[in-house]
Amino acid sequence: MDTRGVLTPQNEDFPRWYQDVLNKAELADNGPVRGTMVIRPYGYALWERMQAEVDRRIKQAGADNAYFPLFIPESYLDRESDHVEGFSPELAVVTMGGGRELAEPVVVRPTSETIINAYFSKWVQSHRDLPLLINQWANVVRWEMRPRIFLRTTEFLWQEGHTAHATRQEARDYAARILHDVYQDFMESVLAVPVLIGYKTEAERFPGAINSMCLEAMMRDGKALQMGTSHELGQSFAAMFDITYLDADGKQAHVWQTSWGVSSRMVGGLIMAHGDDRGLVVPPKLAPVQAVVIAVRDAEGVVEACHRLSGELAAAGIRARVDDKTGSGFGRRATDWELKGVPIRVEIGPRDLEQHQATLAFRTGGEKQTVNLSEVPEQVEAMLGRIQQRILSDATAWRDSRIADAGTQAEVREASSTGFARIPWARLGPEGEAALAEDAITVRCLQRPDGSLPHSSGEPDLIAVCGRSY
RNA sequence: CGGGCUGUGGCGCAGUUUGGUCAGCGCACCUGCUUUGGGAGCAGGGGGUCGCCGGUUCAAAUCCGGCCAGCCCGACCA
Repeated sequence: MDTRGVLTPQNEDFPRWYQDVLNKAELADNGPVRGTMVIRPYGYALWERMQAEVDRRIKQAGADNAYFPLFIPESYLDRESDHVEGFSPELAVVTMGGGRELAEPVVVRPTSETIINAYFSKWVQSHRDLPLLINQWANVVRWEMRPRIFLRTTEFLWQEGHTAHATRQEARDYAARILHDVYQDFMESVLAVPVLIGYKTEAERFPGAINSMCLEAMMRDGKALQMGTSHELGQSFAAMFDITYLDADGKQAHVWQTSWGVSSRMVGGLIMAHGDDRGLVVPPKLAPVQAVVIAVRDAEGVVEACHRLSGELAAAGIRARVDDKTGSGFGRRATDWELKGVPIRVEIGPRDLEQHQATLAFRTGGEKQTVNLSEVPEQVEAMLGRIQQRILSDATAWRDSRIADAGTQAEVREASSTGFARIPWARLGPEGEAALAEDAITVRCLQRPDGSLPHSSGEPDLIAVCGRSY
């Protein structure tokens, strides 16, 4: 009656474990069209929490939400050559509408640079209109060859920010600000996923960008997952879509732009960064349910006590929920909540009630402990804070133990079998990068030796962080 | 699109070599009773034109032909 066998162990078959978690924690199903997914209520609740936290930070960074159409004229994509080259193979194109062939096919957006910039050109006239800071939450479609739920699906959910600035410096600074203040802060303080930040190499750059910054996380199998990107687009879209303004000296100038996004892929990252053989581990700050109050058995007063306590937890600002489905055995329900990664279970049975106490059980670390009923809210609150910290520090220590310094390509290959390798970019170079690519090892990012974000990807003495990726 | 593999109740599979005795197992689901402090037990029950089309045969999940779909590895990717 232990929980072995509920999930395929990670070290036995990691992809299978991932699939098991998706099913058993009721996160998502495959959709009927290849590469699509049905996000189930609990999986969607995780996404909604991510959205709320990211959205708040985006607004603090000064960007406003707007919404642009799903359909884009095919000709828009053609305007930027790198961009069209990058996305053409994975476009979904609509040629019929209303039962008739369309005069011009429309594409389902794979990203919205083109249509948003078409409108930026109308909205930007003067330097007083700058900076223009727009974000949208949307679904996008990229016809992927090998889909995987949350990590790479044909349709996915994301936010995409698009901005226009007067100078290159201002655009670069804003892209970096989003990277740090929105994405890195969210991932580390809410998701408790430590990220490596840096620039993409030219080979890995976003189609149409002059520079791509990124955040890379390590999954429990040692592989990398790109959690988010922030791009400097330069002036190419401004030129193609004629986004010009009159500067203070009365001269026409093109704007400098950025775009940046994080997606429902982060749900997959969350699963694979923290999950263990008992299921998902959700850090308290993200958790849709931070504490579940479980009625152990339907004995006198137990269910009532659970609802009362849940109300007190909610009043203390804790996202709490009651499990009074005593028709199912206790073990079954405890395991189900564990699979869903709920940080704290507050168990109340007749024995507890007799003693005016509850039993606290923790998803990660620590023994069960009994707490006087009146002290449960403050205890839970304090523990949630500690759990949040420990999940991040554990993940960081674990990741760092799997990053090795390398001096040769052979050493990079060696280290990439279990984690990441760090090698001076000057030593590896684009030729070494291409050679590693044949073994599915890529440069995840270029960063300064101390791990900080360089001012550009051309800075000397950069370190290339290499690994296998999703 | 290249290479390998697989299609049998919701999920995972056995059965195909040697055609008949084959519509079967585990989990899940439904009903009842007993249970409930770490995935409960017993009893009963519902659900599948065996991917599709055609052929061979007295007889096809099983043999033959064609088609379709999916999975894994590669190129692509938030």
